[in-house]
Amino acid sequence: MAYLDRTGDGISQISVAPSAVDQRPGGEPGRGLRSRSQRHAQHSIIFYEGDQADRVFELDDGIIMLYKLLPDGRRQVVEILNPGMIFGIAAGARYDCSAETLTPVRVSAFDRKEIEGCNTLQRHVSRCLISQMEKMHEHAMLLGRKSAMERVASYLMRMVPGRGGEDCIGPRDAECDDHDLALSMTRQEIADYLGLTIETVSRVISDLKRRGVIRLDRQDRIHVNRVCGLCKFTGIH
Amino acid sequence: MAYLDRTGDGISQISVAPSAVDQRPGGEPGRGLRSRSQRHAQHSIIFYEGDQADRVFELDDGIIMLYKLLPDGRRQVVEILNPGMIFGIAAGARYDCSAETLTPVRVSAFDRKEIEGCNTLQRHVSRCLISQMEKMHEHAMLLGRKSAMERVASYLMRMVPGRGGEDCIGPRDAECDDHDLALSMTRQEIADYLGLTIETVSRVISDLKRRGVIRLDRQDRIHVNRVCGLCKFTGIH
DNA sequence: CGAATAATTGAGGCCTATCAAACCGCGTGG
DNA sequence: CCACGCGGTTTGATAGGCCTCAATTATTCG
Repeated sequence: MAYLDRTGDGISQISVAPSAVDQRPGGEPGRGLRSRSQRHAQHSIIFYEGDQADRVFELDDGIIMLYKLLPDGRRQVVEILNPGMIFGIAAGARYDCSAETLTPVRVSAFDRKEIEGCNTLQRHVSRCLISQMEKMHEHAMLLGRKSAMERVASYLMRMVPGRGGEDCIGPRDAECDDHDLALSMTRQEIADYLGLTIETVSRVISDLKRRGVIRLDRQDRIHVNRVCGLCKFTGIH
Repeated sequence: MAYLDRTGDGISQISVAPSAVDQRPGGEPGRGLRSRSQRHAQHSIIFYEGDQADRVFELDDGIIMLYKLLPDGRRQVVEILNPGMIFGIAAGARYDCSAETLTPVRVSAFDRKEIEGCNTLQRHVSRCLISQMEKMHEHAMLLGRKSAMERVASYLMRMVPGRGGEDCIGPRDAECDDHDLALSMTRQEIADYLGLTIETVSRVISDLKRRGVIRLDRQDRIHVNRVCGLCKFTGIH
């Protein structure tokens, strides 16, 4: 678990510089605000924990993870962000975590000062933060109280749209309750998100495979044979 | 760990009804908004997970914990709130966690709809959420990656003002680096906050006592003999 | 003072981490 | 075409940290 090399690989460093930057006066949520649209390659770092937090980002397309590091290299992925979410908002002068792309992404970068002066955007930020806060609560429950099996099952269920929540009404088709999903995270990243080791994540996935709940088409493509069967393992029921 | 009885004890039920309610037209953060000032006794529940989320609260005085339950009774305390913090803001129609007082408290209750229409308050909500989100990130790191000893040490350090953070400059007096703190949480509550069991929390505290890092004046009053010595155990250094 | 509640301590077991090795997919180049 | 190497994944053996269950001690409060 050596994630300490901030300058180790050239690839990340290159992709830190956004590949496409165009000033644009408008935009959907930041109407009337200048925002720079940026593109970043997969596995590139947008900012590091401790960097000067002078910009706020909105994820337009792709997936991003936020993570924190301990001095000895232990890593915790604190958030997985989907399009529409805001990130890079800091309470103090510096970012409290690093942001790394899991896929190629498009983001809109806003000037921090401008955001603070815009009511429209403030409201948007609030809405995002509230939703993200609830996800964090859910994740704290996962990290603090769930078993390895429950964590992995919860993680997979998160990627089945409209299922596993409060309002889940079960499979719409009693016979066919399957779903196909793309992970877009390595085992190590999943482990660091779920507070486990890579070996444990792998073992749990193998176990689910053995039980016939899932099938692996590729390492990063999982086919859930029975969504309800998977949901049974989340600890929610 | 049976926390499932929502109607079990009469005491909580009685104290759900605030003991003092006064309509007031003004207030500090909610200028121009009606807010009800409420008082709640220690160990009373302000709202339950799943309740209709039609009100937003600001903690004026005292300490409150937010927690979530799993169907089998497992509990995770997701936040500990100090005065000035906002709580009860939901993304959907219902609260995602329960709010229980750890001490006698004073809170201001706002109508949810009113908050959404007020820019001043929106900004205040944003600021609070950002700060709370950073705390959640820190807590996710604790829950996912820290040992029992590191969790308890981090928990205790959190209550030593101005120490243990990025900007900690060490003890101001080289000789005398002690601090006195009040827990205001039972061992069970601490355990549910740190993702541990009550026995483990107790054992770690005994261990710190044996090492001479802390001293227990009472069960809920801890005297830290050497703050820097305690900080060594947090995993941050 | 004694009952009730909370905290501590002990013994044992389980779940997950750790260490190590084998495996797999995939691009490279002989 | 296939050996080769590389990164990521899987599997195995073992150990250890924390949980569980149980008993004891301390604290609170009528």
